[in-house]
Parts: sequence; C-alpha cells; structure tokens
Amino acid sequence: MSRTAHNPEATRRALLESAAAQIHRLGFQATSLDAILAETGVSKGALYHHFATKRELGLAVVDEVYRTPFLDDWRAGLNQGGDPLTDLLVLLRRKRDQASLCTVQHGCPLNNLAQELAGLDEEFRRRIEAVMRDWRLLIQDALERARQAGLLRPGVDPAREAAFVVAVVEGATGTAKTAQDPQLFADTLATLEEHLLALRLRSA
Amino acid sequence: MSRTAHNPEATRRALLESAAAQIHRLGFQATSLDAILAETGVSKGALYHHFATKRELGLAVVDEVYRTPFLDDWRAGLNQGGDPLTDLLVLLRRKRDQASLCTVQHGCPLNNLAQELAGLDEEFRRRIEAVMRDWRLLIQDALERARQAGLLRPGVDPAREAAFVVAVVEGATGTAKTAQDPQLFADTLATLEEHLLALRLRSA
DNA sequence: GAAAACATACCGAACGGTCGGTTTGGAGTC
DNA sequence: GACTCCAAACCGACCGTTCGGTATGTTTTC
Repeated sequence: MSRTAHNPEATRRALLESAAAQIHRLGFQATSLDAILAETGVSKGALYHHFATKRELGLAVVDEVYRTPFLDDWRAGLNQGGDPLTDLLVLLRRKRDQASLCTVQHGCPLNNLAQELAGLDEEFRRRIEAVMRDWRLLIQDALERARQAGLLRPGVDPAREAAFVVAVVEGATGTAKTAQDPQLFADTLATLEEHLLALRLRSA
Repeated sequence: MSRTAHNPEATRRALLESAAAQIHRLGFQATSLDAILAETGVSKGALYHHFATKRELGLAVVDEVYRTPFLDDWRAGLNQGGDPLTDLLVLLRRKRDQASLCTVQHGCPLNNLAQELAGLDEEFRRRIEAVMRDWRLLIQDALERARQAGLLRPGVDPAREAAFVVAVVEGATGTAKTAQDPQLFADTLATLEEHLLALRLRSA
C-alpha cells in the first residue's frame, strides 16, 4: 500500500481497489465516498482530482478492477491445453472445490452490480454486459473448438450451451449468496458438470 | 383502487402495491417514499401510521406482495395432475414462451432484492431466502413424487435437481436482464428443459 | 342518549443527518 | 512559474423521519 505524496498512479489505484472491495461488499449505492477516503487515507480533493463523479469511479472499477482478472482467469482455465471440454470441466471443478462461506458471502461482483444497477443506469449495464458477453464468448469458443475436434454430440449448440453455463454459474452464485450456503453452490455446479459431461460424444 | 377516507385496509394495500412496483423497477434503496406517496395520493403521516419505517414497508412487500402469488403460481403449475416431471416441464415451457422484453426488463423481484440487500440487511435476506427455500421445496416435492412413481433414472437426487432448477431460472432471469435480451432467457430455459428431460427413465 | 373520553386514521410542515460534490489554497515537480 | 497533485473546509440538496395537530369513529359513563 504505502502510498506517498505525489504518486498519482498509486493513489488512483488505491482508490479503485478500495472502491472495488466496498462495492463488492455493500453494492454501489450503499458505498460512501467517505468510507473509501477513510480506508485509503486519500483526501476528497485527491479523489475528485482523479474521478469526476462517484459514477465515474464505479465505472472505472468495472473496467479496471473487475473485468480483466475475471476474464483472464477464465481464459487461462479454458486454454490449459487439454481438450476444451475437459479444460472447462476442470475449471468448474476448481471453482466448486474453492467454494467456501467466505467466497459465497458476497457473491459475484459483476452480477451484484448488474442486478443492482441494470435498471438504474444504462451505461453501467452496458459495461457489465460487455464483460458478460466476452465471458460467454470465451466459453462458446472453447465449445466450438471441442465441436470441431469431434468431441461433442451432434446437435449441441456452442452458443446456447455457453449461455447456459454463464446463467448457471451466476444463478449458483446468487442463490448460494442468498442462502449463505456454500453447499448450494457446490451442488449446483456439480449438476452443471454432469450436464456438460453428457454433451460429450460417447465414442470420443 | 378508489381509496376513500378512513379505509385503512385499502390505504395499506395501495401503499404495498405501489411500493412493490417501484422496488421492482428501481430496487429498494433507489425507491423514495415521496414517489410512493405521489403515486398513491397518501400522505406521509398516513404512511408512517401503517409502517414504522421504510424498511418495515419493504419487508411487508416481500411477505405480502411478492411471496404468495409467486409460490401459488409454482404450486399450481406443479400440481396440474399430469405426472410431476411433465407438469414441471410444461410450467417451464410456459415461462419460456411468455418471455418478452417487458418481462425480462426488470428481472425477478425477489432475486433483485436478494442481490441488492443480502449483504446489507440480514432480516431482508432471511425473508427472501424463506421464499426461495419454499420454492425449492415445491420443486423437490414434485421430483420426489416423480421418483416414487418410478419416472426418474436411478441416482437422480430430487433436492439437488430442485436447487439446480432454481439456480438456472434465477440465472436465466438475471443474465437476460443484464443483456436486455429475452432470447437469452428462452435459450437458457430450453436447455434446462432438455436437461430435465434426460432425467426421465428411458423405459418410462 | 348525550356528553365525555378515548382510539384510530390521517395530514403536512419542518427537522436533521448523510453524502456527493465544490472551492480554495498550498505543496511538490518540471 | 506553470502545471500536476493533493488537503481541508465547506456547501446544499435530498430523503427518511418526526411531530404537533385534525377528523372520524367507538366506547364509556352518567
């Protein structure tokens, strides 16, 4: 952390990280700028030097904190070098095994924001949807590669299955958060894995 | 509607309905009491005569507006008299066919509230989770009946599949809301239907 | 059965705290 | 000395909440 005077990049980054964490815990509206300033030790003048409004700060959090690590994680998981369907199953398995009360407590940052703000701010919705879309495309691409490698049953639609995977993961995260129950998350992901396993061509 | 003076039941109900609609559109935090008063023509004093706080009003909306019709709809759908698995599939099919931009625009009221408030207010979370739990149990019960009627493949766990159905429906609603795309909802539900179809014993 | 006493339903102006945002000015750097 | 970067005091609107008060209806008391 150790942010010293006149280190604009560090100041900006500290604000983004603190905002990201608080928005994840409390949502956008319930996150107060004062709390971010208290946590970072940054002054209000400095904050408004880097970000024009609270909204701009929030949008920057989506693009610069949430987006890249999330997509990178999935991209890396889906390009492990095994066959794409197996890579996907291993990735889901990993997510499932990592599910703890801590993980489940605050849910998925993007999904939280999307549900809170989709109806209130079109720009927020668009930015979040852009991440979701790229996420879907990563999975769709993996399934497409699996299909072209002859691993999938005929009739399997990569785009539709990708949308399904995304919906199930988001649904699992959301229901587990509401119930505060990691088991719910694990069970739902396990069922998804079974579903995906059944897409594999028997002869493959 | 036609609320006249000294009709407390009507006044209370008008407040609940207006609040429910606005909370569905904007979320709890972004809903202002003044807007509810403007829409209903009720005075601020009258509102605070019926509800101690905004929070109490919101909790009452969950219990008295959202909960009952939602559970009744699913209960009725799952007790149509056909075999339980078919009833479930027909119900999902109906939900899928009814998906329009309008439906998808604001998402599921309960899911919206859950994602917005689960981390902020434990009592809200508990009340919403209670509805979700009853919903899961309705589906679990239907699948259990199907199992006992010998309709399901061995190894199918009604509780786990019920949790899966709930997660997929919530996930489908959420992703479709974020994308503002009814097709996403329909595709995801269709895939869920295929998954459930595969639970049926081949000889049945 | 009328008046008194009370309860319920409702009114709306005003309060008070929060919080996003602004202003002003100063410190460091080129 | 101009520009970036930041500090601290301050502003003002919004909004949930309060509260003194009115009106209508019901119960009690004589």
